[in-house]
Amino acid sequence: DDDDNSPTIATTLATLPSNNSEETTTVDGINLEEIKKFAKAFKLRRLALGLTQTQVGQALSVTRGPAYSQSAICRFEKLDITPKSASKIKPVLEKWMREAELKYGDRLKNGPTNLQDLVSDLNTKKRKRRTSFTPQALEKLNDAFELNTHPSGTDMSTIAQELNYDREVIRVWFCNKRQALKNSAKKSKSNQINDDNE
Amino acid sequence: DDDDNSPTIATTLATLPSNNSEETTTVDGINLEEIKKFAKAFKLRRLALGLTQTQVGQALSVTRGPAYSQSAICRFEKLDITPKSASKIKPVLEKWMREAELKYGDRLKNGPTNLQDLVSDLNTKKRKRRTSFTPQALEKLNDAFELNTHPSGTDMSTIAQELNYDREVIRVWFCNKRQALKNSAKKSKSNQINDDNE
DNA sequence: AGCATAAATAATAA
DNA sequence: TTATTATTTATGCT
Repeated sequence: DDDDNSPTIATTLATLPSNNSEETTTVDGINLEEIKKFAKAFKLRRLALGLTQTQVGQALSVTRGPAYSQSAICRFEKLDITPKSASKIKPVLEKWMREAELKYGDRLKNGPTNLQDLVSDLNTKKRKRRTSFTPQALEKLNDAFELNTHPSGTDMSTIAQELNYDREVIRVWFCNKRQALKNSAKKSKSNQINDDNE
Repeated sequence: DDDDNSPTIATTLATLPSNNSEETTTVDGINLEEIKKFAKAFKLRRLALGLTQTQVGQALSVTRGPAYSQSAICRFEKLDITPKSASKIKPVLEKWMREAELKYGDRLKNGPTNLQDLVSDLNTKKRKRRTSFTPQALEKLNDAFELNTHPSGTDMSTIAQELNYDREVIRVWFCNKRQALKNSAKKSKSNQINDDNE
């Protein structure tokens, strides 16, 4: 029922004069300032509980109706979302926040460290141990990277099998490798500065 | 005087009975509970200000003494650090936190969104201090290490003076050298990657 | 004590 | 929403 081509809240608020102190900024009867304030409180509470956007998104389905994706939570926090969407999600998050406070409120004093058990129902995942690639494997990976920086899924499976590593590990290696390449490219640009002798 | 092979704070606290409610857990006169509490407060404040570990690490050099690496901040927050190291870093972070509160306290209400400008002055990159030993110095150091891996304070002062390096630098060199020795000793064991269950 | 980079998380593209 | 990139955190090594 809503095609909703309206601008995002962040955009709308950014175009306002900055001395728009307490005038309620409303769109379609939705108070943008209030949503902004809530979004900040929400994010702080999430962080205080030591939860990720993904975890909260999944947790929503437990306390209430729909689960939301990590992207949805991200966009809400950034207000990169239309007023209509925001006012639809907000009550869901509010409900979650109230329940989270009741449930874990006393634990907030102890902080997120030992909260893993509290969210174990949401996410039991432990951080994977850092992989050490053998020099031989690295050489092959680099060779493959030079041929193709974006191997297909099949390619990666082949490489993974060949080198006897997990496919996911190989995928991440290529991601990080592309990042590194991009960074070093950026860096060489800033090296043109120091051709003076020292 | 401290080669410091002590366990990390996190490890120490983890081995305690959980009903160790308010008994002060001290090691070498260092109150671990207090550090834990501070580490949490610090992290929350950092997040509330919307700063990364890297940014805070660099900011330290502005408000006070040494800059710390992102790794150092990370390890402090996780308490993946020995009590001695922690009690050395803590006052630096405390000072930063106090100043950050005074400086940006009123902005905390508005959240991290527009804080980039606030930290721009902090982001001026600080050079990394790194000692490089001359080959001659290294040779003498290695000779001394072979004679005695744990020279006394007086010995180290002598060596420092003789080689014209700071005493602290020499002390650290011996620490690192012992670590290297230890690591290379137990290295051969950890080279299999994929025989464990996953 | 910190670099290099793997892994995890947040942000953006599709 | 899912897929992917960009950014940040965590960790093996030294």
